[in-house]
This record gives sequence, structure tokens and C-alpha cells, in this order.
Amino acid sequence: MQDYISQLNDAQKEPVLQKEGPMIVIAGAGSGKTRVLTLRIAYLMQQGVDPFNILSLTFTNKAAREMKKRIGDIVGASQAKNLWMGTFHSVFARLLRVEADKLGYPSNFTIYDSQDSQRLTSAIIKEMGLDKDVYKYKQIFSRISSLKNSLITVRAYYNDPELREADEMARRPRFGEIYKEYVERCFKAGAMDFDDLLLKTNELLNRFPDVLAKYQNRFQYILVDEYQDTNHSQYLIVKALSDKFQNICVVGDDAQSIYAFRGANINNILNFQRDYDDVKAYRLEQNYRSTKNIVEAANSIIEHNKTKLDKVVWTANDDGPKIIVHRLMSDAEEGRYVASSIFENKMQHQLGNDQFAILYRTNAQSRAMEDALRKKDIPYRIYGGLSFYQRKEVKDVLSYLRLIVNPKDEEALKRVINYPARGIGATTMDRLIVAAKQYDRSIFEVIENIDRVEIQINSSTKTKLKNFVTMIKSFQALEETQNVFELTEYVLKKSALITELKKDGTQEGISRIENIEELLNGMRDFVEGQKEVADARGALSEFLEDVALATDLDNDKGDDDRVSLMTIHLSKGLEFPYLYIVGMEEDLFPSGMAMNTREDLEEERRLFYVALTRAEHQAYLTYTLSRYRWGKLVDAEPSRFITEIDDQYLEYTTPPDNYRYKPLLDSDLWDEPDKSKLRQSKPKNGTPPSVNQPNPEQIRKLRKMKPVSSTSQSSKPAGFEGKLKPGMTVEHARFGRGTVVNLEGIGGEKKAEINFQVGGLKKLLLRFAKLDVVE
DNA sequence: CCTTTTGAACTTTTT
DNA sequence: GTTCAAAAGG
Repeated sequence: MQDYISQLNDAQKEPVLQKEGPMIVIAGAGSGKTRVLTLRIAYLMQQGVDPFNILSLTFTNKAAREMKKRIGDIVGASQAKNLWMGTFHSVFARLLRVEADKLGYPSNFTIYDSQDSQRLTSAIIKEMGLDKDVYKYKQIFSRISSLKNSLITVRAYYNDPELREADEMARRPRFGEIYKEYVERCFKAGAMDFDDLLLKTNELLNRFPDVLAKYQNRFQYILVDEYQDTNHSQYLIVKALSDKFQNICVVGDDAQSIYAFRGANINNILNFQRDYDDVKAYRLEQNYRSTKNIVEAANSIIEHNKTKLDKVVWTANDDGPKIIVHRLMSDAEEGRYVASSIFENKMQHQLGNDQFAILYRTNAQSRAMEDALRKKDIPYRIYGGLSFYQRKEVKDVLSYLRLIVNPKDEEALKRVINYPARGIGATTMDRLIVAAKQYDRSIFEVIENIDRVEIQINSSTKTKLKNFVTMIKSFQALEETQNVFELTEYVLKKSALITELKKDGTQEGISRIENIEELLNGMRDFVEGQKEVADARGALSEFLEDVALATDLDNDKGDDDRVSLMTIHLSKGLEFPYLYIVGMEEDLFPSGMAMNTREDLEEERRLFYVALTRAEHQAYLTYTLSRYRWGKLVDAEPSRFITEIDDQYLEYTTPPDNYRYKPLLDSDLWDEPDKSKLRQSKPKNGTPPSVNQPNPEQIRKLRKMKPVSSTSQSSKPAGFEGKLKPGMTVEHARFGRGTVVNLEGIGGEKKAEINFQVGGLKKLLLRFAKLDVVE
């Protein structure tokens, strides 16, 4: 143990050795944060703390697994396996299984993934007879999710006139009804969605003081990694659990906060010192990962953000090569450039494929890269995107299994009741859903009692329904004796799923069968692994939980030599000697959907910071002049982020463009044709995206959380901002026409409240809003 | 009730 | 360019 500790630098030692009390570790990128966490836990255990009393929340399950292994190497694997370690979602899912009955849930509750949640939302909107162009299920669900993450229940929603008003303004007065129905349907299906895992944990800890006390006593030492990415719901759980012993250690980096879009609240980390008494704060500022060039270039990027903690990351490493900036004509060419560059670097420096990674802002960008790598015979692995478990054929199999564990699971039932086709169609399903609502039962229960239920279904269909129920019940009986693998083989045979796929015969159908075989292989591994786990519960439900909460990264065995392709979000925490960040273009990175407020833009910038700091030795930035988007060739401009890096760290291998990011009015020349395209393609009744999204400002107000006050920005010379007056009609590139209602703020912080004809009231920061004065 | 065809929306990021 | 749901036809 002492050996390990003596290898730490002074800044790292302190948080490892402080046994008790609240503490925050602000850890810059590449500063050895994981090492500190690992050693801190090992040290606690060596000091006599029972691993059973330590709760460590990580960002991925893979990170938890690796950390457990490293701790095991120091203190012994038998001890380490008793640690409570995992993501918020997996740890509290496990806890909720134990306590489910207190909340009225079965302990075998299903976990709905976001696809299930969205399908349910969509079904509800349809059942209520609402216009699907106004009530877009994705937007509606995303609002439900935001509310839940702010702990705003249906009742709280109805009690809050402001929230209701916001929905009325957005022309969705019936949102509350959808929310209510959604929650009830999940409950009736014995299902929790991702947000419920946190929300219900909060409910449990709030409503049952004895339960709270039990877990406060169990989790005497709590550690939270990536604290900057916790949302309000997670924050409250941590707060409640740590309240008694106050042995809480949070680790994070405000500069790497990139999940605000899913409710992460950067203020959790910024305000930590106010939440606990006598907080010890530590800073890890020495970067061991990257070259001087990369560290300093990254610093020069984050300088552009206003909201940040004071922290200077530095490194003792060599200068290293400059960051290469390269311009290409198209996305296909960009792929070819990256592939050849990887090839050359491999040859020149004798490197393996696993030394390289390609990062992009959106999953859609992976295609061009894949094509190029395949042509050059460079092996690669894509992370994220459509994960394995979300593929249709895999989800169908899993849905059968979910029904075995929890027949009330409505989404699973709807997927497979008529797949393969059994003559149970849409009309029948509609009637079943109505009856289920009438009798206040699940659909499965209605079918079980189909003869005693008043329902307009002919007798031949009733027989088909009964056969389906009998089949599922026969599977259930088998579950008692068979393991997951054997059970699934049987299910596949009896349900005729494989037969159905074999009929297909196309290349696609064959690969679907291969995927199912792959799933079976995974199950075999799981069954093997299960034998070693001490606290294994029912094998099938355990398997389903793993699957529901697994991320793509979690399944990485990391043992093959491939180039990694992933979104920047997924790359957090990883590092690669050679790094390619592609698609450095305005409207793509920063994303066109995140350019309207300073907060959004700053998050994009942090995202770029995260991307660049993944590089150990050499980073490449590429951008194109035109790229296929939505199946159309679209002109592109280099990202403002390139010019935000100090020039001394860059090497342009193509002549730099004379383009520089300029304040808006100067850009009208090149912006104009683009806008007219947008106008044409926008149907009159279409609601523009993002207008209807929840207003975090409002939620924050509601939760009485004070945003960190940002010092007012040095005012920018106002061009047309000064000319704008209430009453004027303006045109926005995305939102269309609207009337200026109000103006507030000064200089670069000046905002206009504009009532758009389609989409309603919205506040825009004039510095970024693409506005034209019409009259 | 099932299958095929057409059309729309989609692309910001994920547990 | 893909994927998914609604419409139409069998």
C-alpha cells in the first residue's frame, strides 16, 4: 500500500489520505483522477473500513469493473467484490429491487429503455387523439424526462402554474394529461424508466425514514466520480445518503461538464462547498497524459468560457508536435484523409490500430469514416450509435424474456404479441388497451381473463390470444429450472422467431440471425460468469437488468487491435496517442441546435475541450467545405473552435481559409442563401424543433436553485442589436417570423424576448441569434 | 388482418 | 441516406 501511495504526487496524496469528512477534488483532464479514487478506496479498506460500507458511483459500469479489479489487486479480490460500485442507475436499480414493495412495485420490475419510453409516449398521444405534429413524442418524452430529473411529479406539475403556462404557450395544453397517463401506464406495467430509477430512489429515501437510516448507515463512505455530470435527482440522493456521516468525496472537472442536455447541473460541482460544512477542496492540475502543446491548446479553448472554476492545468511533458488542421472538399474525402493518415502513422512509427481514435459530434458521421477504413483494410470498432441490445431482432428476443419475468410489461407485450404473426392485429390491440384501462389492469391480465371481460373480440381471435398466454406461461414454468441460455433457445424454437427470420433469406435477414446467435453467446458467458458472483439473484432478471443498463462501452473487452470510433460524449475518460477530431464545422460542431444561448455554446466548447484532451501525443482536426446531411450536399464553414485555439499550437497543412468567425451581421452574405433554403423546406404547420423544449430556467426557479451568477461580460460592440426595439418584426433562421416583445440585458448579454408565429415565446441571446429585421 | 408501398422525419449528445 | 410509421391494396 505504501508503495502505491509513494508514487503519487503531493496533490494526489492529500485526498487519498484524508479519511473522513466532505471533500471535493477538482481534477483537470489527465491528472490521475482514477488513480486517486482507486487508492483512496484501497486505503480506506486498509484502514479497516468494511467494503460493504463504501459506495462508489462511477460514470460507466466498465469504469466500475476496472476500478474494482485494480482495488482487488491491492487489497485482494475477495474484499473488493463486496464494494458497492457502479453507475447511479445500476446501483439504485439494485437497491430498488430490494425495497420495491414499499413503493408498490414488484421486485421484478422491468426497466424501460428510452425506446420503450418513447413508444409508450407515442402510443398515449395517439390514444388521446392528439395531433402528432403538435405533440411530437420525442419532445414530449424529453420534457417528461426533464421534469422527472428535477423531481417534479405529475402532482407537482399541476400545482405549478408556471409550468402549465409554459406548455400552454407552447400550444400543448394537454401535456399534463400525457404525463399523468405515462406515469400510470409505467406503474401498471410494473416498469421503471431510466429516470424512475433515480426518482423512485428519492421517493423511497424521503418517505421512509427507516429505509433512509438503513442506507445511511450502510453507505458510510461515499465517492462520486464525474460529479459535474450529476443531475438534480442524483444530487439529492447523494445528499440524503451522505447526510449522517458526511464522508463524501466528489471528484470532477467543471471544464468537462457535457451532459447538461440531459439535466446535469454544473452548479452541483460549483456549489459543493456551500452544501457541506468544512469542505476540504483539492486540485489536481498536473496533466500526465498529453503533450504541452495539447494541454496548452486546450487551455486556450476553455479560456473563452465565462462559467468556470479557477484552475490551471499544466504538464511537465514534452512540447510534442503541433495540432494539425486539415481542410477537405467533402466528407468522403475527409474519411480517406483520416484513413491514409492512420495508415502512414502506423507504418512510420510502427503502431497498433488501438493507438488511434476518431471522434465526431454526431453518430451519423461515422459512416464516411467506416467506408474509408474498410477500403484501406484498417480494422475498427464503433462505439455507441445503435447499441447491440437495441437492434430490432435482439430486442424482440429480449421482449419475450421480459414477458416471462414480468408479464405486465406492456411495451414488451406489444412488440411480440403479433411477431411472428399470429393473427392478433391492431384492432384487437386497441380494444385490449381500452379494456385494460377500464378494468384498471394490465393487458396481460385482461387476456388471461378474456372470457370474463366485456370486450368485442371474436372467438377465433380470443383463442389466439389464449394460446399466446399459454405459451408465455409455459416459458415461465421453464424459467424455474433452466438457465438463461437454455431458456432462450427454447423460446426461440417455440415462438418460431428464428423460422420467421430464415424465411427472409436476404443478407439482412442472415445478419439478424447472426445477431441472435451473438446474443446467445453473450448469455452463455453470462451464465458462466454468474457462477462466480456471490450475490447472484434470479439469473434471468439479473441478465435483463445488465442488458438494460449496459452501455456500449461496458461490453468492450478492449483486447483487440482496432481503431476506435465514437462520439465525443462517449470518449470521456478515455485516452489515445493519436486522435482525429473530424467534422470541425459550424452548425455541426458547435451543433446548430446549441448555438442560441451562451450556456449551450459553452457546453459545446467544453465538449471540444474534452475531445482535444483525449489526445496523448498528436491531434488532428479536420473540416470539409461540403458534406452530405439529410441526404443532401450542404456547404460547410470551418468551426469557430479552430480559430479559438491560439495559432502557435496549430499547423495548417492546407492553406487556412480567410474565413474567421464573425459577429452575425457581417455574415449575412454567406448566411442568406442558406436561410432561404430553410424557409422553403419548412412546412407552414410544422413546429420548429427545440422551441418546445423545457425551460431549464423555469425548473431551476421552481427548485429554488440559484444559478451561479456570471459576471457581466465585457460588452461587445452592438451592431444591429442596438437598433432592435419591441414591436419590430424579425425573421430567425430556424424559428421563422416573430415579434419582439421585450429586450433585456446589455452589451453581449443582451437578450430579446420574441414571440414567434410558430412555436411561441422564446428568449434569445442576440450575440448568437441569427436574426433579420423584417420591418 | 397481413403485406407492401409510400412518405415523413430525422441528427446533437446518453443512462 | 436511413428508418419508421401510416396508407393502401390483397
